[in-house]
Amino acid sequence: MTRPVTAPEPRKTPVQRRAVETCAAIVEAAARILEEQGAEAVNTNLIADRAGVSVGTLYQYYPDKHAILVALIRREREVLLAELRAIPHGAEDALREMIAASIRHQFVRPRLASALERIEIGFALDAEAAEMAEAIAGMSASLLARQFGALDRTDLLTAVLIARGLINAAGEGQLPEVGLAERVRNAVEGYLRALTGGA
Amino acid sequence: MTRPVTAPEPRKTPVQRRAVETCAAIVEAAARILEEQGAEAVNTNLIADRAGVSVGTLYQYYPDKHAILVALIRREREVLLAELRAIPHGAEDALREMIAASIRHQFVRPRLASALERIEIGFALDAEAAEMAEAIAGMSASLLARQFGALDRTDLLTAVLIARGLINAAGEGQLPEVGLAERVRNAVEGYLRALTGGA
DNA sequence: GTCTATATAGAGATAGAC
DNA sequence: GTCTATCTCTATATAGAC
Repeated sequence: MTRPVTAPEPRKTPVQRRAVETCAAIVEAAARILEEQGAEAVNTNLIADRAGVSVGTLYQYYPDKHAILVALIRREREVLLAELRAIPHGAEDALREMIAASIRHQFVRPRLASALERIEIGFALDAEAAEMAEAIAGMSASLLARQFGALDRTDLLTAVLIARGLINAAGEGQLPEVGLAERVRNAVEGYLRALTGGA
Repeated sequence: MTRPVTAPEPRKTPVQRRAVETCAAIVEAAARILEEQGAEAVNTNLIADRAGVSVGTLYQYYPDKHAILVALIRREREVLLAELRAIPHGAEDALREMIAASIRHQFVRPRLASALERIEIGFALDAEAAEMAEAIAGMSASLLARQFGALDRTDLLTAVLIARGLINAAGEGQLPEVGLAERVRNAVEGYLRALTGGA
């Protein structure tokens, strides 16, 4: 199920500006293929082509396809994580802001977000990417905890899963984007209130 | 993204008992590979091998790999649909039974259920399979409607998505199976109550 | 440092023997 | 009706030229 762990880092850590751009172009090409044609269409030849480089060059920077996708996952997570970190931790309505940030992130490139979500499952992430996933979940949970008081770990996780599930479904067109934030909020608050016996 | 629509029916509709068994063996082999090695490992040579037939024979009954997976999806859906249909439509606590049936179904072969869920997305189903998906969603929604009164279509769908999402997450080991039914129930009821202004 | 060309391997699918 | 052998295609990854 899980693939052998290869070093997913760029082979050369690109220091020169030109090289950094090349790496970025490669990752972005992968992103575009993913959102335009789906996961099955992603292959190294096509990535190189769309990135405007040759396969040879691509393999100078990434040891294999997997590494490129991990880099992409990391790139996307970084954005969301930064947005979540920007939410004042003691904010009055942190939940609302958290939901808003997640929705915003999802809808910038909904097909990409959905595709990555699916890809990630059963995918060996490198240490750094895994850490970021952890950070995002932990951040969400701690924001929730602050607003709703001491809650069981699993209950917090459940709330996060509910939110993520609905936002993702919306990103895939299963739910309307209109009213989504309120819908998610209702779902999360509804669950947490049901827990604390809100008959 | 979506693949060209091929006829996913068995080439020969198998009438003889032996042929029916062969078809079943092929589909079951695909199921096992899926749960043991993941979607990427599924290929027709391996399926044939595990089914104890040759590729040639496999292609006698299915036009391509896609058709086998659709048959598998159909096989699994049929089971769930039958269970949902067995719930007395005016039952006192239809929601509880619906959740129980879904959880039971998920945990018979959790890895398989998860893998299929992921596969289905962006997968061209044949008419019959699509109908069954529709039937399952419709059935769930109508059971909910009966218990919670007239609700917006989208709200019903949201409730179904919440339930499915949590059950799936549990199937993937993200949530404990213990207490899952109550957790799902809380989530669904919490959302629906939040809607109707449960402060 | 980037390209072209290609070796290698694996998967899908078929032909033709039995 | 089933098998073996194989054709073809596509993808990964590398070698070697420039």
